[in-house]
Amino acid sequence: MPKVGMPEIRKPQLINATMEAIDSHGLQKASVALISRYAGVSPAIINHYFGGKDGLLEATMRSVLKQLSNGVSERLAETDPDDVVGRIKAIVGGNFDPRQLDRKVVKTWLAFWSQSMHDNMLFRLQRVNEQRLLSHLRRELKRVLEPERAQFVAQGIAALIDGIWLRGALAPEGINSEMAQRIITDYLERQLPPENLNTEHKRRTQ
Amino acid sequence: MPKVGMPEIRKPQLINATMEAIDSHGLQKASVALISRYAGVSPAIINHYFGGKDGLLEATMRSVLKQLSNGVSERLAETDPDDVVGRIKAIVGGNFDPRQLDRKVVKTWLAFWSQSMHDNMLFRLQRVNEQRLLSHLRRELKRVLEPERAQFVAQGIAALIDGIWLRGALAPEGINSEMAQRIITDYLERQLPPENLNTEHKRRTQ
Amino acid sequence: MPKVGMPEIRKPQLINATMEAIDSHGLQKASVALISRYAGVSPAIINHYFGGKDGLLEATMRSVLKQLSNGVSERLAETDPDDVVGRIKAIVGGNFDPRQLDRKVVKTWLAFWSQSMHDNMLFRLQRVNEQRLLSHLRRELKRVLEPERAQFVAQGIAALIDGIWLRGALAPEGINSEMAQRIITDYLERQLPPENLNTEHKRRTQ
Amino acid sequence: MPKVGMPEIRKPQLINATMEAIDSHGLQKASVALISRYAGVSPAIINHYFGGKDGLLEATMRSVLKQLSNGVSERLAETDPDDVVGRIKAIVGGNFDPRQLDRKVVKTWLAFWSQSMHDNMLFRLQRVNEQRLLSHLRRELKRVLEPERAQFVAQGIAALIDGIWLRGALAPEGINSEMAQRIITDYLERQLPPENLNTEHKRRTQ
DNA sequence: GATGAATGAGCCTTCATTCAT
DNA sequence: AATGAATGAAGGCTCATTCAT
Repeated sequence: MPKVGMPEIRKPQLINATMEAIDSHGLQKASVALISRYAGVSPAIINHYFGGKDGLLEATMRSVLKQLSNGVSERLAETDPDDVVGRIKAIVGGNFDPRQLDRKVVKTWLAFWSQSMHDNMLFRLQRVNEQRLLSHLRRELKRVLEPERAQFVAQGIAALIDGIWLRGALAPEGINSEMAQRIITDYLERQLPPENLNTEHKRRTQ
Repeated sequence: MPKVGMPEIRKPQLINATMEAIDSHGLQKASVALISRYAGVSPAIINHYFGGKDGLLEATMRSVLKQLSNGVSERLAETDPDDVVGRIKAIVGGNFDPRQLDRKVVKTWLAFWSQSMHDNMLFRLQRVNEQRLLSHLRRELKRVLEPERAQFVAQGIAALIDGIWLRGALAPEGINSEMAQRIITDYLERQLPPENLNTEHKRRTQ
Repeated sequence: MPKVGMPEIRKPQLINATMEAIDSHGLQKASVALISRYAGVSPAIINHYFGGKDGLLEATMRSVLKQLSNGVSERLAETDPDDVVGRIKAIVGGNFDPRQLDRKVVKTWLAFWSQSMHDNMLFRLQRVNEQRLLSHLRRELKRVLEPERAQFVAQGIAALIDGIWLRGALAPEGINSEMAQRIITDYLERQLPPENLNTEHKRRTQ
Repeated sequence: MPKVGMPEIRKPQLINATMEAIDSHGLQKASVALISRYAGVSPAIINHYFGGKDGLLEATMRSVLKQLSNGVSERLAETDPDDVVGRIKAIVGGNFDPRQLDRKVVKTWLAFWSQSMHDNMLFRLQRVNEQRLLSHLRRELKRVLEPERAQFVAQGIAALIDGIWLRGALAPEGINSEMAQRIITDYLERQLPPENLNTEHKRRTQ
């Protein structure tokens, strides 16, 4: 283990402060002054560690997206490679892992999505994640559906995931993780051939 | 006597300029200077007609949401009150009317959605429209499904609509209206009892 | 009598609106928009009748100062030319005529005094009135005091008048006219030779 | 470590620049741009040190009033507690200390007085000082006059002080400190019982 | 490593004024 | 005579960033 320097302390601290600032004031008002106040440090330090505000925002977005995709990867790793339904549920579950649904993250995610329409760097990050979700879904679905149909259903699931996130970002009560997964699981089960639904998941709506 | 009837000319002109500015530069950079440049008028005129930037943004959001809900209302008015499937398709179709899917509107819609998390006025407008969509869907679905199930399916459809809009806002190719409606129709048909699917809409979704 | 045109109606109307605006918002915030709102007319009309804001302010100041000096002139005209004490009291009384002490006028007077330090036109108007007060006082006092002493006492009385006005402009209860005159009369009586105090004014403090 | 001790340099520097700007252009035209130009710094720095223009104006007014009341306090401290006449002269003298009568301060004082009619913060500051002057005078006068009479004379002296300041603000030659004190001392001596006028101050007023 | 000082650019708004009607 | 439309200039303020310490 190398000695941990300040960067390893300051960077997560500032990224977290950024999400808190976005959560409570919105991306537009999340000035370096505000963020640094949340972090309890001087504004100048943001330039020191991230080269500027853009660098901090990019790092924050990477962090949010990474956290999300990690949730998926971890669950996929724990799932039988041949259990198609299980793997799709893992993907969905990863996106609705309660640990990642706190308001701070959801709001930051939407703020960046909106922002990424006009910022190339953010756009690329967003695109990669979005496409990865689609490709993960498609890969699994292709094992039980025709390619065209797999693409179709993957789009449906991706839209459901993002739509529920989107609506949850606005709703005062946030995202209802359990309901989200029930909606998507229900969708999935109605799309798959009956022979793929025989294993442990028989409680359609719990 | 002064020039008369200018408000009816200037207001839509400025609202349109706002959407263009948001489309090409994003809400954050849509300053009154930029917007007025798009409209070909002086910045001060925004105050004259809207009392300030906030007034213009609110009017723009109202315009976007109104346009969307009008698309639904118009189609509902043309649909047989007893044709449940037809009415739901009308609701969905209204949300994906090609006239309303040009990039400008979609980007503005998302920008405002994101913004509304921290602006009470925008939040209220957003909430009203969002709830109206849900309530329209639920009302129709209740005629063929149990109440609880109707609510469940309504949430699914609403999430699909918003999710597709959201993903379309980011996608360079925009929203594919036909595909959007196919996905949602397909979802709907798999949720409804078979006896409600007998009319003219047979297997539009292949 | 000539036919009375609009100018004779509009000008006093706007001057009065100016004083109301200054009274309730201060000279700094008394924009043409605010003043015209008080007058119930369009802002453009100020240019029409006064050639601009400066013209209106100048006319307003003239009006205030004229009103004050008229109060003095009227009372002097009604006073025995040989009653020195009576004439000085007339001068003082003119400055504290209750009709001229309403908040609106007092505030406007002070606002203009302050402003006149940096506006040549206002400065000249102010100076003329101020010197006229001094010269009126001096003329009367010279009849009973040595010239140097007369000048000295005139300065004292003028300072008392302006000082009481000044303090009254700030005091929520405004100027106490009766108290003001008592203070100045008292001052005067202690300055004059005893043989001039024999007439009707024996109630020193009432 | 950043540069240290700048506030102690910048704050008086900016307050002084404010008075210079008011002196030469008037309060209305004393914009932050103008003030900062006088101070030789950037306009933004006013926010840095005073939180905004209002903060700077308030600090400037505090400075002016403090300076005035300090002049009184210092002189009172040097005066025999039992020498009533001496103490009142100290109060008057403090208000006409030549160091505090330069045009800059006098104009600023009047500008703020006028402004305080419509600014609560300034109003409160003004009121405190004004009442303190009155209360200082009353306290001393009560030792040689009946309470009612003391209040009466205190008002007279306060009016003389403020009236002379007011007239001096407009006069090109400024305030004549010596004449001011002569006028007020003369007033005082004519108000006090003869037995209080026996000490060292005999006929200073000619 | 970290900070407060300092700034130039830009933003929203207000304002006095001009003009066509 | 009177108005609303329209504007250029200016004002106060925020902000991301640089810099000396």
